[in-house]
Amino acid sequence: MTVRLKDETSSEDEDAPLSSSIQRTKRTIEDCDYEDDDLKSKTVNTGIKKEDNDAYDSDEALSKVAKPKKIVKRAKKAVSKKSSSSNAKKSIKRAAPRKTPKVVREVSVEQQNADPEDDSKESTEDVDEFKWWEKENDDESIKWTTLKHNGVIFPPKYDPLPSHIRMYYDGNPVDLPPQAEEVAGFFAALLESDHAQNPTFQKNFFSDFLDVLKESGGARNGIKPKDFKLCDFSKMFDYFQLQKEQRKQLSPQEKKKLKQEKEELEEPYKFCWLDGRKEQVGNFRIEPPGLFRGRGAHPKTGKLKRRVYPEDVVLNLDKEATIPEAPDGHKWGEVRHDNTVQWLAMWRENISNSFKYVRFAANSSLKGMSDFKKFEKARQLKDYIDAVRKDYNKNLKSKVMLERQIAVACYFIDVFALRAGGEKADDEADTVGCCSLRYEHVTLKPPNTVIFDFLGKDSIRFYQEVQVEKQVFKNLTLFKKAPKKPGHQLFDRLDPSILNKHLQNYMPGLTAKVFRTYNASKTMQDQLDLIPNEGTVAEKLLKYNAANRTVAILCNHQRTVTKGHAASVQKAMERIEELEWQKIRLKRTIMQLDEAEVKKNPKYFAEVKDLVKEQEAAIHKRLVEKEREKYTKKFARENEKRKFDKEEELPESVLQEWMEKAEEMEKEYRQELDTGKVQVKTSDIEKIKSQIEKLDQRIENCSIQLKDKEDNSQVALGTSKINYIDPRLSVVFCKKFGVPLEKVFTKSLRDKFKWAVESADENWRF
DNA sequence: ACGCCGACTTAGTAGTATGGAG
DNA sequence: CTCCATACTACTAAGTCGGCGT
Repeated sequence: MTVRLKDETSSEDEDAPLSSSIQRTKRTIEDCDYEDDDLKSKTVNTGIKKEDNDAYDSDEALSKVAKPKKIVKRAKKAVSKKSSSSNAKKSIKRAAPRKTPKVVREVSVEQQNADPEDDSKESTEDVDEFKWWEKENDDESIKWTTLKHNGVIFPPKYDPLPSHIRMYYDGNPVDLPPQAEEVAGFFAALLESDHAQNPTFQKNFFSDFLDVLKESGGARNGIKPKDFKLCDFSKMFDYFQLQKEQRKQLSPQEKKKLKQEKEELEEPYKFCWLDGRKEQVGNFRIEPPGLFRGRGAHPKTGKLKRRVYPEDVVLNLDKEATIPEAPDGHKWGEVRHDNTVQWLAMWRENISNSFKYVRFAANSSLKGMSDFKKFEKARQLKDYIDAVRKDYNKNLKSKVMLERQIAVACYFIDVFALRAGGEKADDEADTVGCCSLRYEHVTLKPPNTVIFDFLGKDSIRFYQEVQVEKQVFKNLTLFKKAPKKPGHQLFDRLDPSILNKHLQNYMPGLTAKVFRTYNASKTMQDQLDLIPNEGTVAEKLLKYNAANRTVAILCNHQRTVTKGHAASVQKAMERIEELEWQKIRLKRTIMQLDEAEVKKNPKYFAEVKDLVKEQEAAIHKRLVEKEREKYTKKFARENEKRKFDKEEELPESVLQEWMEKAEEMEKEYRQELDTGKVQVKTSDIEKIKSQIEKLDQRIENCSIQLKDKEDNSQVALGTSKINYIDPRLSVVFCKKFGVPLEKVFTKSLRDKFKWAVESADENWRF
């Protein structure tokens, strides 16, 4: 279980009861308000056209000369490329019928399986590897001409528990039919996680569990669970733990064998053939059933995510491709031949009724191409960003409400890297982005401080206290003016589609999310430019990570603090303290050996006085304690081993003997503390001095590491590295600074970014 | 004109592999 | 060599955005 330091659920106690209740019941309140409030017609969705009779328009600043859609036109570079490709797309769609009723299954899957088996390991290498980034690509809508694959892997059937493992209801074992037992097991497995404590999760799980129980004929011993609180899943939980334990206990050979078997089973599904080239498939495993783990306060969290059968799955491949055989007696839901999409299979999921896709892996050419395009588009923004900024600064004073809102929204997105923020439904977690910000998410503190406090994507809290332009502050005051109150939209005229349409006027394809990519990569470039080309690889790496961290903070990429974090920081601090102590001890030794040294360089010895007796005593105690612990553990471990080997165990006296060593150490320290004199081990002062130097170095290293650890504890660097920072920046950095690329990119990232590794030269800039 | 939905990117976390300190 | 913490991968939820149908 983990603890998030920045409490994003923003505990009830610090919120006024009013605002928190509004937060939770947002929709209802909104709906009611608008019912009888004359705000309704104006603020809700229909925004744009209602402009002229809006209460806000009568505000001093805004005349009624509203010209809704007249958005500044600029950079009409909207080339015709788009239209040609969209035509192509249409014709293709027509050519490729959406519904291809259950095509007759042809045989020989082996035909396709044949070659991957032998050459899979090295096939990604040299010879005629496809370097798409060196080719011209004209049509964006057609993703492939041929596509062959072997389908997907389904999770194993449910294996019922041994009959003595049961869930208990009100103290009695319940004899569940397998279908219901499986669902109970899903919950039991999570018993020690946060989910199991979450009332929504409990409620949703229990209601779905009862449904399944009913469908499957009820408990076979007649017990009818009615109250969640009387259910006891602990026996099931214990059993799962035991199984885990047993799996861990397997011998290395057995583990290896199991792994190999799995590998062999999965091999055919790992690759597919796109235009004749072998490419990796990403998620070829169909998601197993389980309890939906929605994030934040998701109303549906805990609901049963049902099992997916071949009948639910739609395959996508070319017309000539052999259709993979569906598992034992099953049939595919549908086989499609749609080359305008890049998915291999899909199914509909039962929680929010949306699609899940089986797609190419991150290192595939298609993914690589769109990644490349994404970064090129962001780079293109360089040429337009001045115009965009100039414009939104100007429009902060526009006479048209919509334009002002657009201006402020653009400012937020550009400066604070907010997401677009689309509307969400009642049955999703209440999270917001720029356009969906509400009254209560923005607090204004004159003269120009703004406090953002809201839950963004994944219910990650966005909290920032910032200074904004005077005019932005003025506008926000206006946007929050009565009769607006908590629950109401801050930008009542705006939604992402309006905003994005506005942005496209500056640059084709420009949308809100491009700003995040642009600003992230731009920030990275700027930060990297500041790093001097000096020092060790480790030092440069540290600076690279610091730059990466700046970007992650900009994008508000957080992670939960790991459970051991506080302890590990504590440990690291103690370690440093001990090193300091050792150093001081050495300095004392010198002082004892030769008083003249002190006179020569009193500064060098000054720190000796910094160590107060209590502190020293504490360190001594810790060290002795550690020593004892070490021996106790060693003793226990040794005996464990001997027992296993059927050898004679060590007698208690051995432990006593060891303990005496610790005892001695303690005595020595005590004496040292009393007399202030150190037992001299060597009289070579030069040698001691070099030892001190080494200690200094270690202390320095440890301190840097500690700082890094603390700075990183709540920040996730990965997300920005994977999605926002143009990989060519990292490649160039490594080339220029002589840092091995694998220090910066893991194997999978090097694969994913192969296009960048091979195409960026030393002078490349974002 | 607009809301819905299909398809794609972006996101944090759980669980496993790995490698460095003791 | 073992153990523990960290690094990395796999997983899947949660966004964005364009296009389609009404």
